[in-house]
Amino acid sequence: MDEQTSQLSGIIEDMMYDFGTHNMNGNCCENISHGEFRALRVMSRLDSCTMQDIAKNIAVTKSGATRIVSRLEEKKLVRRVHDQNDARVCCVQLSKEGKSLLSRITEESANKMAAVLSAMAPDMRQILLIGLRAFAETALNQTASDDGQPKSSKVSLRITDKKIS
Amino acid sequence: MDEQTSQLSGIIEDMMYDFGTHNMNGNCCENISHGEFRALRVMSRLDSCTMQDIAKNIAVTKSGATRIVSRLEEKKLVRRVHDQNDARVCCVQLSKEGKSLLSRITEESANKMAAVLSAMAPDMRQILLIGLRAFAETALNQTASDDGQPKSSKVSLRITDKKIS
DNA sequence: AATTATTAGTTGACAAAATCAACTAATAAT
DNA sequence: ATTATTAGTTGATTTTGTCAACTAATAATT
Repeated sequence: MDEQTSQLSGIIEDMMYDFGTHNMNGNCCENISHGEFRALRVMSRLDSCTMQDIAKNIAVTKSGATRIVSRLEEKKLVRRVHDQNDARVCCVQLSKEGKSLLSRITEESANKMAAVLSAMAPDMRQILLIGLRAFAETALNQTASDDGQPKSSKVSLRITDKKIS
Repeated sequence: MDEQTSQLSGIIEDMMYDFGTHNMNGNCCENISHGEFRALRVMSRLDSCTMQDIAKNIAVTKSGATRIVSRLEEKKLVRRVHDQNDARVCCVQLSKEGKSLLSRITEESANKMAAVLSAMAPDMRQILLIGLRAFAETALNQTASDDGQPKSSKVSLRITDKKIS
């Protein structure tokens, strides 16, 4: 890895730490647990989201996912919808309340980021935009050519209660 | 927020989701819990890290932090060191094993990112680097001018067991 | 200097969240 | 048709985190 690349990695990593929701500087209140929050975030990024998707993405067992979704459903933040094609699978969708809760929670870091961006010189912002678009596009091509994997995760891991291979 | 800025926000958010460790596509195994992982990450980013730092940054109570650190210490991943100046405070440091565990866990997404970067044209990478440096610098100035706040979090929140004001 | 208040961290008792193993129901394979 | 697999759920249990009360150290007040 050359110097340029490693500098870039470093900056990006810092940026993720400072603006990401991961470490949540105190957010995540409003009556949801950390696991529930992570599950909501997964749903907001997947067009269609099954129990297993949640389990995989937040690294809990599928029974864990069931329980998280049950709690979120009780709080009216999501709803279970049965899949048309396969009656076993259960699509979980954010409700209106769920969406607005999520945006309330992520609001602060989104604002912080917007503030930084608008403090930059427009030309520099344009440069950043060009660079990031190129990055995003390269990333997209790369995962696409990584053999038709669904979208992520070639990693085998404990998703299921009964270890998946 | 103008169009340019909102596009940038969108791209950055996607990037954080795809390359961040937050949602950990199945990582976080090797015998540590998700909370423990988050605590390790905080330590790796703070030069000096107290119990309260951990509590604040991962949004748990300070007793929660105590317990997480105790578990990590039993696993030999961190050690408690008493502060020289103030005997009450307890600095927590990553051990060698802790560092290597953490890098094992974050390895995959770091590699993924490095792969994308090296697949980009060098010129474009340079453009990205310039843009990101400008972004990082602006962010730094902004938080610096935000009044001499320690580094983050003006937000009041439940850090302590006995609600902090 | 002595007393009082505050702060950092810990602990016991308990609550919340996640796991494991066993289960149901639906689909796929033989 | 029968058997195997898959998606999700549930009961019993373990793990993780909270709350309130505590100790010990520092800071503030008189």
